[in-house]
Amino acid sequence: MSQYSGSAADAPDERPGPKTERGRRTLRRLLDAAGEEFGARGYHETAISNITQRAGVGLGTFYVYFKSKEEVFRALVADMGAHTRQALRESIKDAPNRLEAERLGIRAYLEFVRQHKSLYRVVMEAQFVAPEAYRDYYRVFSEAYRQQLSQSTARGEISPGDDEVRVWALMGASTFLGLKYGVWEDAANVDAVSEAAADLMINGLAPREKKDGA
Amino acid sequence: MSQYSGSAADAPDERPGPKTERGRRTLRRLLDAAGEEFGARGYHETAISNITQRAGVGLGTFYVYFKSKEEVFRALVADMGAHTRQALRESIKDAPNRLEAERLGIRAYLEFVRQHKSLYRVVMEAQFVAPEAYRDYYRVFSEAYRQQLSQSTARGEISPGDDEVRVWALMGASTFLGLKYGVWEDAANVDAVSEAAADLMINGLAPREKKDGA
Amino acid sequence: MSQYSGSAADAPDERPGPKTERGRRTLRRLLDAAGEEFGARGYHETAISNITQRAGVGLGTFYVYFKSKEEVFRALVADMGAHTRQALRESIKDAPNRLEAERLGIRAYLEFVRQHKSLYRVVMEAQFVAPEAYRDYYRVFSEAYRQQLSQSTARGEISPGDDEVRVWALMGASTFLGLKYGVWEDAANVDAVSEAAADLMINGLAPREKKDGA
Amino acid sequence: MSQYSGSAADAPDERPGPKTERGRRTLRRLLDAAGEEFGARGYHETAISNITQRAGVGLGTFYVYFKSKEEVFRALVADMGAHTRQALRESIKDAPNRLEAERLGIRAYLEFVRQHKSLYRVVMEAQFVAPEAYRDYYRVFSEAYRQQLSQSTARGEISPGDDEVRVWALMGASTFLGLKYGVWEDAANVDAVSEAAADLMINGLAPREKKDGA
DNA sequence: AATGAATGAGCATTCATTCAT
DNA sequence: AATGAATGAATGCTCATTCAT
Repeated sequence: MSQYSGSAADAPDERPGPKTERGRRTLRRLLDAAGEEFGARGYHETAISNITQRAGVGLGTFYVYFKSKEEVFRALVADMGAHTRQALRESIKDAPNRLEAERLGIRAYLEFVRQHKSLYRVVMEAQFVAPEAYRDYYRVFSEAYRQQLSQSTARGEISPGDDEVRVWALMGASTFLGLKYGVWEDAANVDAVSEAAADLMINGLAPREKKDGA
Repeated sequence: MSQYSGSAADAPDERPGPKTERGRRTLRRLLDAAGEEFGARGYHETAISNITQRAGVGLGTFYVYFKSKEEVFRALVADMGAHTRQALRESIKDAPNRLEAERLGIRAYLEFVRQHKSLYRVVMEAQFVAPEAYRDYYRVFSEAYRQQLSQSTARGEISPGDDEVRVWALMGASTFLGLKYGVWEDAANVDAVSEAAADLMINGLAPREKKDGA
Repeated sequence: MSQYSGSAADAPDERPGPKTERGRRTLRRLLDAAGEEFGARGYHETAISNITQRAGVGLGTFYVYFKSKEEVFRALVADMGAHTRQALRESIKDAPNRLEAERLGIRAYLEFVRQHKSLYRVVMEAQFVAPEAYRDYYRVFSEAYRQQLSQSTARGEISPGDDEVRVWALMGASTFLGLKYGVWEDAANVDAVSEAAADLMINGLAPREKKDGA
Repeated sequence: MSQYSGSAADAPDERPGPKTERGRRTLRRLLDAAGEEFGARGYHETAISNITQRAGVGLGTFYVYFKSKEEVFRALVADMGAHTRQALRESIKDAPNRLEAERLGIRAYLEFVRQHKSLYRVVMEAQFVAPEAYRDYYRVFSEAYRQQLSQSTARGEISPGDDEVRVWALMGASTFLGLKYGVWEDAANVDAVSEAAADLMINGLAPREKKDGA
């Protein structure tokens, strides 16, 4: 569940990491506890002692694994980024074309947000707590996204356009939908929402000619 | 520049408000200073004394006008909401149709954000400092937006779709573009960006038939 | 209701006092409001603005009549002293002898406390807010009391003893009974309580010979 | 010197208490310092920093041991209550009868007050700072006292009467004597004072028949 | 590796008092 | 006489971080 646990990390990890199994377990518990506390109460309302208590370890133990409060926070954001990308990559890997990939992507994204509400909140708060981490999150994301868009454009799968702008617009749309239907409302109808969203992203608002179908 | 100054307020104001001209001036200075400080340093990094010093008044004076730190913050968010809506309303009032309105709207929005970077930051941080204020901001916004969309749909100006979802997707897109091109980058090319964005929103990603023009 | 209004003042009043009728009314309202607020919330929990609001005057007006918060407080205590003495003097003026005077006195005292709960609290708090005022209150009181006791002793109406000590013991007893049965419990049975108290003060705890009556 | 140190506590203590010896020492120092500061300057004039400085610990340390300023205060009052009761219990444990117990009790009380001036002030101020603690102090006290009186009455050692009223009258007398001769004047003649007081309590003011001695 | 006692910088908030009008 | 805007000193309390054990 964390880059420290090694599963889905993209970025290199400077810290040597715990040597013993006990240490690894403590680290994981701290990370999980931090995610839950930050997600539930927000960064500033969360005290280190909240985290250590939830993790069931002594206060001082926190500083054995992290240099500061901000550090766990950043670790969490980076971790979340890696997982999000991973989830999206998987979701679209069988898509026959870009438009279909968009459809699958937005759907997978909403699903993912719903399943990681807490951490999602953490990512959004990063904007104010660790701005670089936030920008990194979206920068890495947007770069991959953009590349896909460019390739698709080249292939003629999508209309030409300013991919940088489009990527950010699309990320914004997904983010807000994730916020509203994933975090705030926990909508049961993820399918309908993602369908409507995909339709907008793919076809736009403009009225369509009725002659030859959608 | 504030609902206290009466210009663009939508919501009624409970506070009786200063009776003297001097009082009104002090209030305005505090509000402006608060907006600048919160915008520049963020809510938690801003001390009340930062605000009062910038406003050039004594520390205690702050509490003559506001009950708490959060209260100014909320006032600022509400104020920003009123102004944003006002600006958008004006920007599209001469639009011949909805698609054109979208084009004008996104453009005006980016422009507005660029001119109110500080307060824009405040709005975004509201998500974590005063969540209700944040939700209110977008709720009020989305309701008006949705109504317009529905009317346009009825008139056949835009394709039918789930307007609630579309509204949030569009707000998200604008918000992110505002963040990237208004706050982070301060792009000189607002025109190009809004053109590209409007194109996406209007026509979507799908490739278009070349025969009869875009 | 106050020495400022001239009724029962023992001590000379340095302040010239308001010249106009309007001024006298304002002063009285402030004094009454102060007594009620101090009595109800205690000195430290009472803000000058509480007093002026209750009095229905502007904040600044307070300082037209009093030099400081402590000053009103002291005025209230002195006032209460004068009234208490006055009430007790009246209550025993027809007593045929000292023992009867004690009986009447304790009864009148309890009655008085019940009717001036608020101001009674003020007197007790004076111990910590204006110690000299408190000591004065009891000093003046004890001097008069002691004199009466001495005269009675000389007349053989009461047994000889250390009058200073007896006076303070008796004042303490009355004070506690006033606190418990006047302030805390607002007993309906003032009669029974004062009878029992008087009995203790007059006859003591020692068992009495049954042969010739009480 | 404190319920925390376990010596004379009547009431159970919710706080887990320090685990280490160092912790116990720090707690004791804080409690002692608080007693001295509150006693000398009064609750409202005492800042937490006064206490920690006197205790020789950092400001934050205070909050490791107490949740608030009021909490130490209450702990002090409860502590004082336990000690007072303890002292009185001891003082009368060899009394042959109630009247003698009263004599010994008032004497021990004055002595005790003289030796704990500071804490005695704290108790009295509790009336305004922590009213429940104050009432508890006297409630617990009065219950034990009353029981003794009732038993003595049953045994015919004292005259019958309303014990509730008598208990409060006697506590009041002692309290005032403690205030005057223990706190204010620090009388050297504790013996004479307590003798005179005991005489009043036992025999009352009424003149006595000369025939068979006092 | 784990801990919890200790610390002090930092900050929001209160409120008595002043004073120009 | 009356007012209310302005002030800033004062203080309780929080919490990230350190460190001896």
